[in-house]
Amino acid sequence: MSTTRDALVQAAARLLDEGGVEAVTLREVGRLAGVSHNAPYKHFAGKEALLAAVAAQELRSRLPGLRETALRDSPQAALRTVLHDYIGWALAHPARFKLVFGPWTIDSEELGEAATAAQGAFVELVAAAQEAGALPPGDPVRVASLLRALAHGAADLAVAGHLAAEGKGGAGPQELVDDLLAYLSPNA
Amino acid sequence: MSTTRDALVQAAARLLDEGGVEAVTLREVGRLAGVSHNAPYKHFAGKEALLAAVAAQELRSRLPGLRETALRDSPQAALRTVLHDYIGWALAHPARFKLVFGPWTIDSEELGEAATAAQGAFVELVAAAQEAGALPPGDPVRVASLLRALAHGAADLAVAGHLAAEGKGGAGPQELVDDLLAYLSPNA
DNA sequence: CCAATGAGGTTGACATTGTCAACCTCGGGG
DNA sequence: CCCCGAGGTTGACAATGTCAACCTCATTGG
Repeated sequence: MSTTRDALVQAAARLLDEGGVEAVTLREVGRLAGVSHNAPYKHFAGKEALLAAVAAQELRSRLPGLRETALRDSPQAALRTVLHDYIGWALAHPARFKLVFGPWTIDSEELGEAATAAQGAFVELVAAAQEAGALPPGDPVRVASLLRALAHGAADLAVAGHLAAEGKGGAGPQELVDDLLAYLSPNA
Repeated sequence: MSTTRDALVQAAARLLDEGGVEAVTLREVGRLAGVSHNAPYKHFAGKEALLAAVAAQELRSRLPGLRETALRDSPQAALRTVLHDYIGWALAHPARFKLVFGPWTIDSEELGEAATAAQGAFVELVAAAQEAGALPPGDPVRVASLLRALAHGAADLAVAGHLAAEGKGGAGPQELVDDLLAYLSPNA
């Protein structure tokens, strides 16, 4: 039912990609969706609710890829791929990335659920990698938080342009992930 | 000279603290500064330039504390304190934190310089900690990036509410920093 | 000495935007 | 069969970013 709602979300996502979050205007969303301004209010409480729906959809859309990657390779290879994909996602779609972690004064049911699902899948992958001896032991939630925080921070700094400022270089976000995995590997 | 400019920046910072970036409106800034709307245009190219000035000031204001901490203690203790302070700053002033790493379509001279200065001081501290044997050897810029990325990611996730979602817990942002420092410590 | 000139400020106007209210419509259930 | 609510529309309003035109001195070059 109500394909209009989906059309609105899609239109908002498109505007988001093209011009950043500031380009997402309720009226333009309406125009793109072929309805008129104020139609969005029949499906969302306001602008922020629409953006939350976009963020939730984005997060949900990434979950299958995560699950699939986790099954395809060995746990340690999968872990590395997942973290690299996270950064690749942020670099390829900075606006979506920023939006997902944006300033929500509202907390959307939808968004929370999507985030929890992704988090859970990642923790399982980390636990598997621990099992395989590719990561140190300990509470998998905590180790997962560490890895995720690094990937997230590297991605955010890179998107914001605060990483590669040094002239010499070699410290791209993906390399930082590899560095951490190397430091954590109980082989040395 | 031109104390008006400073008054504008200060007013903007206050509005930022009180109501987030969306509460910073050029007209209200003018009102708070005791001038009328459009006065800001005599000092800044536009809203974004004003926000960039606020961000630059915020970044600059944190530099002395960083330098002082770096001298007060042993390198490893100083390093830990600096990273904890970074997270404490983000949690205490989320709006300022978000602003500094916000979506700058303009790049402000001011902001870039402040960021470079802070980065440089931190790299020196990391190098000192390496010298003291508290961190593994290697390009200090790269190791510094790793530490900074983790602290930044932990702080950003915490601010966005994507960290403590797990019911059990124990994985606060500051603990993640301690975890990483422990993993990196060449003692085990 | 004095005119001009530009920095800093003001008022007025304008388009855009988020949001509210009132109205329309029509398809399905009492 | 009637009604009523979901989904849609138009119209209005205040707030906001920005532009343009005007004002006002202090400074400074002639």
